[in-house]
Amino acid sequence: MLELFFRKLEARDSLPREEREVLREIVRGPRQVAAGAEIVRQGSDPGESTLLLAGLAGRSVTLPNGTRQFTSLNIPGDFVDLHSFLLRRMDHGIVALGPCSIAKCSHASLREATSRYPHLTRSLWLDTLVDGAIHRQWVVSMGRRDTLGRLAHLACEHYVRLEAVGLAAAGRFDFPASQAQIGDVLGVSTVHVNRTLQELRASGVVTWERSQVTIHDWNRLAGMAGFDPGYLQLAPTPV
Amino acid sequence: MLELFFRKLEARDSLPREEREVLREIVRGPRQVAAGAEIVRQGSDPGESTLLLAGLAGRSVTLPNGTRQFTSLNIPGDFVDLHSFLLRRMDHGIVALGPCSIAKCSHASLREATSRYPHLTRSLWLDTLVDGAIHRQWVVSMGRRDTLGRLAHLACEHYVRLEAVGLAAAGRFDFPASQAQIGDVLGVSTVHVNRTLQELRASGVVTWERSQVTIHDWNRLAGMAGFDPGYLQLAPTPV
DNA sequence: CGAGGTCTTGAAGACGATCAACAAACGTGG
DNA sequence: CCACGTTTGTTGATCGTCTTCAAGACCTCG
Repeated sequence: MLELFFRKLEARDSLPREEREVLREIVRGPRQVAAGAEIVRQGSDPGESTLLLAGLAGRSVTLPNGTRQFTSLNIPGDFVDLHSFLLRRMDHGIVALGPCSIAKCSHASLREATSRYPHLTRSLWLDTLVDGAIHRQWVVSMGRRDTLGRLAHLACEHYVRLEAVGLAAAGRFDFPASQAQIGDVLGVSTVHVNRTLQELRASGVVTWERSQVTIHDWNRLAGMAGFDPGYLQLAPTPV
Repeated sequence: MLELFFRKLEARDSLPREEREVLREIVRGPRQVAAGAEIVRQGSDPGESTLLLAGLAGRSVTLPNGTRQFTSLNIPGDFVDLHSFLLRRMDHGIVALGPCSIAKCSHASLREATSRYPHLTRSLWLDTLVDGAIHRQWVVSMGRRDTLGRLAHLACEHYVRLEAVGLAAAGRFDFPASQAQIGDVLGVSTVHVNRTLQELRASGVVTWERSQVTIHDWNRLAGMAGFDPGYLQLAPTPV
């Protein structure tokens, strides 16, 4: 159940058998969640953290005026709200973009584990820091890239993350999000997503049909995006 | 030297004398930095983390095309690159917006401290999580608020953070950033910052002259921004 | 007193929003 | 398996926000 999560952590630093066992013991699941469901409610104080096992989810903020903005996407192997362990109140919701499979882990058990295993604590901390690095890249995208650049950057980031847990290869990956949802990711209207998607397809750099994305020319795509994968921290960085 | 940092942490959870002493022992400084200087270089692997004691600094990303985007601002009492302790390579630079005073703390000493003091570790972890929460709010701003809303949100956020460490009161605070720098914060051109600032002034909600900002009508400003301070986690949340 | 940065203003144009309508795909029940 | 309603994708036209370029005014500090 935790294989993808372990795989991601191990891309950065070895994960001793003992720490792995601790994690296995405190995680409960799996459980299925329907498409569109709110996995964790905005404003709640969940008392447990959720691990995404399968599917695509997003951190969603709904503004007073009704518009929505995703502040990041979660892929299988992500601890979607590990931060709620210390932050308590969710300043955003976690929404399942398609059908998802999840597992849970109580904050009490995390507290116990982090009190006894300093290295595990740092590994989990690092994982939340990478979330922060991803957020920073999104701020850069929203502030200084046009919609085509944002879309290209999103594709690059998503591909690299999926590949790291073995869910993408040969430039192909699944991206089960509607154009309306992509609009809430990029901070633009649905209509504009549609037009930008057409522009991206017309460039010949990618094929993007339904939820199937195929990258034909990685270098050009990364160039359009100004993408540099370093921030994803998928190379060894012992903590 | 660490008073402001302690004050911020204590707004969330008590900080035992022992943990406080540990921090005092491992922090070296202060040191002065000139306006405009890069406190931590983008792409570097610093080997130590920096605490901002006085002044205003920002996390800055420079894109291949030469444009710049700040992904957040740091105020006195902030550990500006605590994340570099685990992240190692800086995916962004830290730039002094005005003259600053800083102190440093080696990663080796942080590793030692986090191995021995689990509660301190969680306090530091929480502090980096709040950084993440701030980043999420910035993504929301960039994606779904117009420039006037972003500016209002920035003012609200900045005021609440400064007030928490005793550097702002009665709606007044110092914001020593040029309009060009504000543009790099909000992701808009300098010209547009100028016009939006005039619009904000004309609304009568704030006075904003040079670096002196005075908020006359908090409720209207917060309304324009859609500001909800919960994400700053300045209420007690024991870790 | 002069020089460089910062602020301000105007005009033209690009990018993206909004509104409206229709087409295509999907899921559900008959 | 088809009929139907719903969601998703596509297109056109118009409008508003923000960018860019250019120039002039204002500071501030040597």
